[in-house]
Amino acid sequence: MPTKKKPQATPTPERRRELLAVAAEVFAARGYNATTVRRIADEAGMLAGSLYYHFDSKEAMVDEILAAFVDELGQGYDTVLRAGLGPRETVEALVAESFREIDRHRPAVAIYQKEAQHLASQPRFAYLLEAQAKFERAWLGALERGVAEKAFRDDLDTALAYRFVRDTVWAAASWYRPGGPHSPEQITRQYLSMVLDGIAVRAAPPHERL
Amino acid sequence: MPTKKKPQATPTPERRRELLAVAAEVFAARGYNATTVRRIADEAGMLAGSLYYHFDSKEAMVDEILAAFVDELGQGYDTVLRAGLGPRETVEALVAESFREIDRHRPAVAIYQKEAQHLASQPRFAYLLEAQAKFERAWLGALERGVAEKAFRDDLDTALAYRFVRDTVWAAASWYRPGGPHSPEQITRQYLSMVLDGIAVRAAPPHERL
Amino acid sequence: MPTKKKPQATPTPERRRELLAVAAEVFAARGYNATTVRRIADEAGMLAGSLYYHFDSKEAMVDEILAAFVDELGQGYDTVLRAGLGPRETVEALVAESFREIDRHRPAVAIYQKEAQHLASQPRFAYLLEAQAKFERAWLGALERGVAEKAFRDDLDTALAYRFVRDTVWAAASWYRPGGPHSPEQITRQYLSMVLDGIAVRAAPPHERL
Amino acid sequence: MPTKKKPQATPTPERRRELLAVAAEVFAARGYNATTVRRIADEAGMLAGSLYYHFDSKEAMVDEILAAFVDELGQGYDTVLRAGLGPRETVEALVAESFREIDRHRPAVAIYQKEAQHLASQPRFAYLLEAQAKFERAWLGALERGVAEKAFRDDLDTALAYRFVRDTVWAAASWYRPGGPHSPEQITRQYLSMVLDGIAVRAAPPHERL
DNA sequence: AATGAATGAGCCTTCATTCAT
DNA sequence: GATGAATGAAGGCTCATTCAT
Repeated sequence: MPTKKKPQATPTPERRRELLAVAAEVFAARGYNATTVRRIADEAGMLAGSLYYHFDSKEAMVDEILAAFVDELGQGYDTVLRAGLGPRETVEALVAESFREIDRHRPAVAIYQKEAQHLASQPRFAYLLEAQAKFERAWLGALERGVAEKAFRDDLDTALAYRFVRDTVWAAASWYRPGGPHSPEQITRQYLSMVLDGIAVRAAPPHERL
Repeated sequence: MPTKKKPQATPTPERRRELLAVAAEVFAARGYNATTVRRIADEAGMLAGSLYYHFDSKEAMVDEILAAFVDELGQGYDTVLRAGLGPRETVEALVAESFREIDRHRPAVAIYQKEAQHLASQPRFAYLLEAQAKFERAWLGALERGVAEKAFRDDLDTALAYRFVRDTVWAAASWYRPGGPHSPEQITRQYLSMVLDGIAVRAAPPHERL
Repeated sequence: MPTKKKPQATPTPERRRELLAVAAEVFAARGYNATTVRRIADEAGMLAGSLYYHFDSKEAMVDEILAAFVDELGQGYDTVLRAGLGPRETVEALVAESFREIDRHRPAVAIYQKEAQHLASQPRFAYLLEAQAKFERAWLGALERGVAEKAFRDDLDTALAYRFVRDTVWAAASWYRPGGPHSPEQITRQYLSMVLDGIAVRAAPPHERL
Repeated sequence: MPTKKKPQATPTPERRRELLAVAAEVFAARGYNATTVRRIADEAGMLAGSLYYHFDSKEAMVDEILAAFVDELGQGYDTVLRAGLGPRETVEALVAESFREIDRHRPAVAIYQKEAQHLASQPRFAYLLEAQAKFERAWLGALERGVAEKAFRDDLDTALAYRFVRDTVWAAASWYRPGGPHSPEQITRQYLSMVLDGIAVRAAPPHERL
């Protein structure tokens, strides 16, 4: 066990991460606007002004939180899309990836869901719009391909279906508690069995699938 | 001091309703906290202070908006539940009622969805908690009865299903535009065909139903 | 004596002017940066926040103060230049006009002299640069014409002379007190007799002039 | 505890002088109040806190800068006054000494001119008042003696003349650039030819003098 | 000598609210 | 019913300063 780290003196990037975690939790719980910088500082055991040694502004904090989430999710989706799966499997993978993200970065997801819309109007958060478009393409593409390839019902309104799926998935960030009664995998399975078996063209009774 | 009966174009309760409509629209668009009393007044063509002739406080405004919505929805659900329908038909009717409510009182619904949680912690808004509990009983009851009566799959996690349904339905208030491409009935039909045919025990291919 | 004015209720533009006068006095005495909004409010008998009913920001206050001064001085100089005077008389008139301005708007002039330079770097105060350039043209033009027309010595470094004159004139705003021992006219006379009789080509002993 | 005599590239008093030079430059450019300790540190290539190893406070820095200037100038003036010159030559020598000081310690002079007034109200800077009084005595003495001895015009308002001279001379610190188009000697000559030939009693045309 | 991190006071500004008219 | 003006409590942020390492 090499003792390279001086005890007590937490290195800079480490501290930032800790503080961001605290901030994310508070933002998620009370909303961005309703969260005071003082509250974050309290929770972190310091004074409000001290936060400004680490971050430029309150805005910079959400920015960093959201950017990290959006990046990671974008990469997750990319990996799914590059896997060359069929439409049904793609949807399954996207759902699984999403719930996994919620499991690991719940506060960030909750913030994203609540605040993205009105933050996106500021130039600084323009990347949120790009991300939203990208996510939409991922889902919509899978749904439309599914219809074309007869994996999904041909009377499916894909635009509407996309919205329903998106809303349900992200809303889960509001009630999901890591270590609670449902694991991400369980949620994924239940969710897919609900949604997919309503979407999928099928011949046999649905509970023989999956 | 002259006649009291000056013929006024807008008698008091009328004006209140107008102002509340304006306020609801602004609250829905920008969020309760982010909405300034001045903004509402601007939109209504008056000065901020003048609003206090009509309402006790900003809080009183959301209160009135939310209470009206919650009352109306509660009555709608009651009507559905008293109709003595089967579980599947009950779910259908609850969904239809919900989307109808969104169609008629979109801003109120949007406010409810975004703000209910954190407002509910204040005593003044305790009725929101009761309402939430009531709505949950309505949905959960229908779902559980459906499982018991074999209308819905027996491996259904009703608690999870309830959350998914609730979230999707209310989230629609964020993107639904009255007079837009989808009528409430269309949305209801599509939504039910998605969700129900995934929930319902069925023997025949799903597109022969509904 | 017509009683159109309701007693007590000072009309809006009046109040602005009063408050600006107070602000100008404080800015001049302590410097723009060192002046707190609270101090201005104190001096005006109100709370800091109340100032924002009348003005957008502290910056907006100096802006209004400086813009008014710069406009008025610009017009004064224009009037002088349009009068078609000889170079010596032009210089005399510019000096007289400047000291008159100091007499009437001493705080504004003092602020201009102390703060113009660093405020001018902000886009909002770009007009200060234009004004400076305009004033320079007025003085430099008169000096150069004076040299060309042999009213001023031909070994005069006009660029240097301009700076000396400008600095002395405006610096007077720092020590001049209206109602003090020197009237603006006295100051003008003394100043001109000092500066001009050093600049002017002359044959007879200088104390026979002016 | 090892040897005290580590050969250091920059011994303490040297480093202080360097840092003070940096500080003076920044104070002169942006004003004392507007200058942050961090800015000085940046310019010096260190962190804000590190400055406190060398100096007690930001105030201590200006103090040291101003005290040095005031001392040096005081000595310069003393030397001039002890030389036993006539009033005109004394004025010439004071001007020359002043511009020389500006050439060598421009930032300090600029700070003195801009900040002395409001700093002087603090006990710590009381010596600035003494210095001002001393400088005034030097100039005023020379001017009055000149009037008495008929070297200067008898209608001269010496109090006013003193202010004009003082203001112009120090204001030069704002625009003078060492190594620029004008040498201190040139400026001195031009300035004296402007001012003196307006002040001096003379019989012959002024451009035959000096 | 210098760094990293934090403090605490104070600043500009916003905003819900009040109230005399 | 509405206006104009003001209040007072925060809120985000800056900055000189401190101190252990």
